[in-house]
Amino acid sequence: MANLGCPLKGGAGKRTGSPINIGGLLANLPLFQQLRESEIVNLAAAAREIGLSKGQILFQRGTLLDGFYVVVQGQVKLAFSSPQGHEKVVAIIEPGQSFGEAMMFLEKPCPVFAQALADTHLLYIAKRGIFAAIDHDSAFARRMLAGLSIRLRSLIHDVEDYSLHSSTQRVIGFLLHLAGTPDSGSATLELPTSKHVIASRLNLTPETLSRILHDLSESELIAVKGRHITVLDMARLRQFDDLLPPSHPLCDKSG
Amino acid sequence: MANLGCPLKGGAGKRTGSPINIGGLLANLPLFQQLRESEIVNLAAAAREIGLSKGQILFQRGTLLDGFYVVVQGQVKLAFSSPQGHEKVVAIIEPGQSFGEAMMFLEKPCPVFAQALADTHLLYIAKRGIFAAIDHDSAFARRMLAGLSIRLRSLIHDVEDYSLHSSTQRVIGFLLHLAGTPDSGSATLELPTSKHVIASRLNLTPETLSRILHDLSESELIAVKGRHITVLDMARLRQFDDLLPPSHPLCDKSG
DNA sequence: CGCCCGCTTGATCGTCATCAAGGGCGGTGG
DNA sequence: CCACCGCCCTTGATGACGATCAAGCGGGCG
Repeated sequence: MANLGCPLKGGAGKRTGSPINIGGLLANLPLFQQLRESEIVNLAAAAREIGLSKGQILFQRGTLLDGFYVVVQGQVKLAFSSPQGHEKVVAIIEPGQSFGEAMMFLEKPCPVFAQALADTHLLYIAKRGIFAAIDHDSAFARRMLAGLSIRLRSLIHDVEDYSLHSSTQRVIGFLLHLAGTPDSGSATLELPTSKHVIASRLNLTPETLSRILHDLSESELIAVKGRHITVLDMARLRQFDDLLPPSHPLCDKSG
Repeated sequence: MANLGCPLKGGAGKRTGSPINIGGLLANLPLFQQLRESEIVNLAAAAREIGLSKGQILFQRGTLLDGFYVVVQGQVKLAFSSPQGHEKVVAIIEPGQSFGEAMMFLEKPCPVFAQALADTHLLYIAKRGIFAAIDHDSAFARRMLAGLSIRLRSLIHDVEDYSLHSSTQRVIGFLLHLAGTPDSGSATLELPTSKHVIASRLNLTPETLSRILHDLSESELIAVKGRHITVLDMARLRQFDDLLPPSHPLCDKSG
């Protein structure tokens, strides 16, 4: 994976300024890290740059995707909205992450819409580029399969969360996730976006999230200061989680 | 896809009796329908037959899967269970459908357990067979990707359902799904398994499901007789669904 | 300075789970 | 053929969790 510093100034970027090095960006993404240079070049030829300003919609629900997206900078949310104008955030996509692959392969209308949560810089990679890479390199196909599998697993995790855990448990799980590795002691973290988006991601109203954070503070499990949260004792928070009553004790019995 | 009637009496079946034609079964599955005969033979070599009696556990949560499963006959449920012994059914797998691919590719512990809902007959296909097929045939890789994408879409649909729809709406959606194509008029259907499993699949308690079916009956939208349900008027049921209040109107606003 | 927006706090209400009995149907045995 | 039992499902009464409605607070920015 030698120097891709060459001025691969790819497709039709909408934006002024930096003729960004698409090949270089691609080569750094987890999915593409093991591709040969020539393959990166091909991929770059199928890619283009997209700039989005905060609040801008990338695509609506129902769109047919002929490629997928990688976030380079900024943040994108995927969500669906009910006819009544309410909405539910499914995922918050951070730099280095991608989305839309599944709907690209399926060639079915996308069930969610995508909106920039901040000024954002994306790569769009057309289907043909990916199909070519799959044809050339079966290891790439496997990595793509593994990538989709990861998504699937995380959606299953969400379903488990919504089904089996109370709102407080979901919030704690989210905090522990953001706090990452530290297994004990304290950890400081910053919420990746506004609280009402987080709330929706966790299937809560902003009011409920606020109350839960308040309660956790009162119990001296965390300290909240705006978007900055300190988990005072990772171990204690985890065990508090376990002690909580389950939310939806569905019926038991075997089939 | 000529005669695979040859006695491909595959791997170590646990069961007595019929040396079932694994190649023939594989060739009929959606995923494998376009493979060449020689490829089917290779796949069959990586496959074996598994018999399960009603209630038997196929694998527990946390298992590492080194292959995936195809239901030939019977029914399998995938579910997770909380420490308190409650459980939530994620999927009900019918003949011709497969499961476990994602966890096979990921090589991570499976987040759900699998249990037979009836006496069941499965094929197990080892990872090496699939990897070989991917290496030989990039079209197969694409089909595998499309297969995972379908799963992903249906999980997203579930998340939408749980987040945005009331319990009555979920039940109606389920009934409309089972009823299938008829866009208007009436349709009769049979629940694929016991009501308490259905309830769990829909994230309800059996009591709630019972009450909802009762109410829909009283409104003369459906008629229930044991596992047999008649949708009296597809169009009316659909529109009733639309008129219902949304369940969890989460907050709005854009980011 | 004052407005707007994101967040918090309080009061109330609805949906759905829980707990507790009561039917109905099929199977088994007398 | 009928009696008994178990299992699944239903029905009723109650309660809790979290949504809704409605103010109030604070901080950033024009």
